[in-house]
Amino acid sequence: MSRKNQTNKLKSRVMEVALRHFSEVGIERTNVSNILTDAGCSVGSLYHHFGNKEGIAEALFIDGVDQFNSRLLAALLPSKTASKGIKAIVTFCCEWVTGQPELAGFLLSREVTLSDKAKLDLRKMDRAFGQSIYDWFVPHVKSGALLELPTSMYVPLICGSTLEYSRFWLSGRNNRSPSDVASILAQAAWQSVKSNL
Amino acid sequence: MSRKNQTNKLKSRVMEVALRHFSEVGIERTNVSNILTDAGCSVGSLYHHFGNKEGIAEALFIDGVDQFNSRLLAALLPSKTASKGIKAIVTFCCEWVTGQPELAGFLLSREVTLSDKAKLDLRKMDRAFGQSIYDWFVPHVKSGALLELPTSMYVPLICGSTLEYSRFWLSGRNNRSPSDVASILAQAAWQSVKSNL
DNA sequence: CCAAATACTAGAATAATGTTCTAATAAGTT
DNA sequence: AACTTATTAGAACATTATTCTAGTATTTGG
Repeated sequence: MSRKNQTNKLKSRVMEVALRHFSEVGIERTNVSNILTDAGCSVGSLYHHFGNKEGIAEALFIDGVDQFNSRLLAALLPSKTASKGIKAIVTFCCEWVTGQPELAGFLLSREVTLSDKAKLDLRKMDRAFGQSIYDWFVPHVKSGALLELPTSMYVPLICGSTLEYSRFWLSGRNNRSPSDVASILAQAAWQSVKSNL
Repeated sequence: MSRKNQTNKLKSRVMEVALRHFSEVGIERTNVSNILTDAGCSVGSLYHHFGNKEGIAEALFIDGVDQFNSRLLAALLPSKTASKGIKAIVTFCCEWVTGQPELAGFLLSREVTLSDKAKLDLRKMDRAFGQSIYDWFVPHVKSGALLELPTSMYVPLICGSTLEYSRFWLSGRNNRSPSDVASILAQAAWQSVKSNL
């Protein structure tokens, strides 16, 4: 096997193991040595590839956001009406959280403190993503189907309830998954941003 | 001054200093020694009073939740109509977050990992609080003014958008405070839980 | 194909820092 | 006043993330 493949396998093994630990006990309380033994990785390799413990979390975070963003777009963009689009967003979020609770919990926990470099990378990703989203929204706002609001409010209004419910479910205090209540959340989101003309 | 007063002053000085540090760099990255020097406290005293670093965070968290709960009730209970009540909740949240961003950010960050004892204390508080809230809601659901939903969904639907917007504002990526957009958030929350009969 | 540079692995040594421990002091109590 | 308890103090300790030095494999450029 080539060096590059070996390396990639090691890195993804480390990330996989780390995610499991992070989502169980949080970043602070997982020790590097456990990751090392579970992933069969040496101290030197880990610090060579990730810099430090936060570096692993950072990589996981960026990967997760990237995956989430692209899948969300795939769910949203085909929607032709405002109502269908909003509901597609909410439904997608519910299924994504329900389908990969570990990763979702990790992203929603906001435990990660990003380095400046990672912040830049993320900002770049977010800009591209935001632009695609924006392009989908504009016509529906112009047509009067959606309320005209400060740009920064669409995400909280559409996704806030779903994310809050997801956090609640992920914390284990409830056994009805986001998928189970997706239609309620989707309907509520739609009610809150649809125009009432 | 009495011993008891001295002690209370020390404890609240520690908590005040700790909150400042926690909200600046997070719990993990604030070192105990900084808290000690800034609060003028010895190692022994700190560990005597709080057990460990998480103990400080725990105390802050419980105090914060307690304060939030009681003030929210004071804002909600006088409201006579469903619409006014829902909007009172949202408006209160906005003002509370805007008025004490440090504490709000700390509570919303969910960084704190609670001990079993603290979990019990919180659960007890939450039950009493939840009961009061429940008593306010029931008549409005029965009268048909509010949607009938799974109990665990009211909080996410009513507060989710506001909390999500608050996190966004607290992260510094926006200068319009929750108070500034409270009326939009309140209206949206109302739309999402009002009955459409 | 050889040489030089680069990427990667390894684990012992180090440094940073949260926490424990023992002793001393002050306050409250009988 | 004697005794008990709560609190303070900071040196010693233990844990654990990270650095460092050295060695090995792979790629690249002449």
